[in-house]
Amino acid sequence: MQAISPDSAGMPLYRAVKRALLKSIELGTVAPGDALPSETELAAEFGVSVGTLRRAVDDLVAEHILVRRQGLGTFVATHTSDRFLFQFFHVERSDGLRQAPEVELVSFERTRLDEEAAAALNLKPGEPALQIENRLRLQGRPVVHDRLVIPAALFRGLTEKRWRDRPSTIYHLYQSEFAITVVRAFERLRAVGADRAAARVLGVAVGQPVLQVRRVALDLGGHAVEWRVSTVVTGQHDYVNLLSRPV
Amino acid sequence: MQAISPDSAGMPLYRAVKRALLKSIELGTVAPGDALPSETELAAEFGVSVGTLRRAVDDLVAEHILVRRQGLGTFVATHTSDRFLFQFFHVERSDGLRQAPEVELVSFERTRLDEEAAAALNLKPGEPALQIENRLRLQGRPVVHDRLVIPAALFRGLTEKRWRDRPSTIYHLYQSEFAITVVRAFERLRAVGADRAAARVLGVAVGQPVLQVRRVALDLGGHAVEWRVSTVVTGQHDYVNLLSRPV
DNA sequence: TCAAACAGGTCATCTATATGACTTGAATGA
DNA sequence: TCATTCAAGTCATATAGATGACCTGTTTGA
Repeated sequence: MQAISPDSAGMPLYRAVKRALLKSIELGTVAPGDALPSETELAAEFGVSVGTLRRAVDDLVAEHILVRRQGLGTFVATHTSDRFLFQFFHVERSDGLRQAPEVELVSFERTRLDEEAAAALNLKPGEPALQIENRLRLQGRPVVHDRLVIPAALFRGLTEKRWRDRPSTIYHLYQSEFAITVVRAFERLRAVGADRAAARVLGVAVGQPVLQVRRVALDLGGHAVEWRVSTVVTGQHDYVNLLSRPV
Repeated sequence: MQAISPDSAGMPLYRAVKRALLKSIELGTVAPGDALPSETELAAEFGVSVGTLRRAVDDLVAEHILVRRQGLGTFVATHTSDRFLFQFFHVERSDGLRQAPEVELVSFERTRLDEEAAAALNLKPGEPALQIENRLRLQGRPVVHDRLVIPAALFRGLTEKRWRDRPSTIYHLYQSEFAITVVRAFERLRAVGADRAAARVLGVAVGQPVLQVRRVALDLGGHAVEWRVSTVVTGQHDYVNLLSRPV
């Protein structure tokens, strides 16, 4: 476990502990799925009281980075559960039916970052990247077209086969195979007319109003690791959003 | 202050305390802007320790229902600050510039609930309601058209003049004049072609892709108090959304 | 063999207390 | 008069410890 960093002067102790925990997860000292040492042990390790440790852990649990299981322990969260899926997937049928999408790979190719993707990822245009297109079906109907751009440097050894053969979600693949845990994302939504590519993949007319979602996904350290442009057909489906803090 | 309700068996103490606090706010025992009694006093009043009281208050602060000011006290939140505005207003310029909109009233009329609004508000179609249309400008440019529907029963005595003369935001008016505090909202977004009304108000062509946001706003008790359909021109602006728990 | 009881470890909640930081308003002194 | 100091009240953070709920693996006993 990472020791409390010395440059935490003036910072509340629990924040320093939180940062140390985060660092340990980032560095892989504790891997996703692993249990942390017990609260008592951890508190002793950091030299703080259990209450202070809990305060730090509480924060990380609220951020979905740790998961508590009473009687069992505290674990580093994995991107397997539905809970995580729906943290990053906001499309559901207009009547409120929420289901996991069926994902089909449309294309997988090595490319270089264009201006837009580079800006989003804080990299230089022209850097090697992977561009992946997916079609997502809901209730059998094609609803979403995703175009993902990820820097090749972060995903060394990723092949189309490994991509196809992932057992779970995309973000779970990032996490389990490349030690990249997506914990946050920033989205900008706009209505546009369907372009030719999206229209073809989604089976709608060119120019038909569709929802365009541009997302930057961030890892534990706050680094941008994925740029994604989603096109959503909102005839029978909506993008849903809850405005509030969780209760 | 509301006493802890007796039907809180099995519930953690801090949740019961939280409910009691919420009830007090709902009933107006403490009004928005008011300071709560000090933590020590409150704890004594509820017969719990300060730690437990703090746990309850922490939750309500996270939900933006209470606001702490160190050295001053804990206050019932009001809908005045920018913080609240941007909890419920997600449109900003594409380059990231975030500003408060200038609001112009387009129409204010008494009407009756149609099917859709009635369903959203959990009321019967035909109930008396107010329908209000606003145009919102950002950087001088008309960007959003809002159509609000609110049940007349909840807003007795609301006139066009009182509406126009509000000093602050709409939700602040609800709160200060009608004791209705909006704390949550649920939105469904889709891309549509601009209809005639929106096109006229926003100065775009009929059929141009625009973002439609349908919102149900909920008060402290979780009752739907407003139905709103917003039309957003996303040429130079985006609807922004952060996917994560707060840090 | 197998189900039930048990023990030990974990998190969940709660209490009690202490110290520090921040804000306000009153007292002080030039 | 006016700026400064100071004290009191508030939340913010931290500690130490207690009890209960929950999960798991082991032991027990029929």
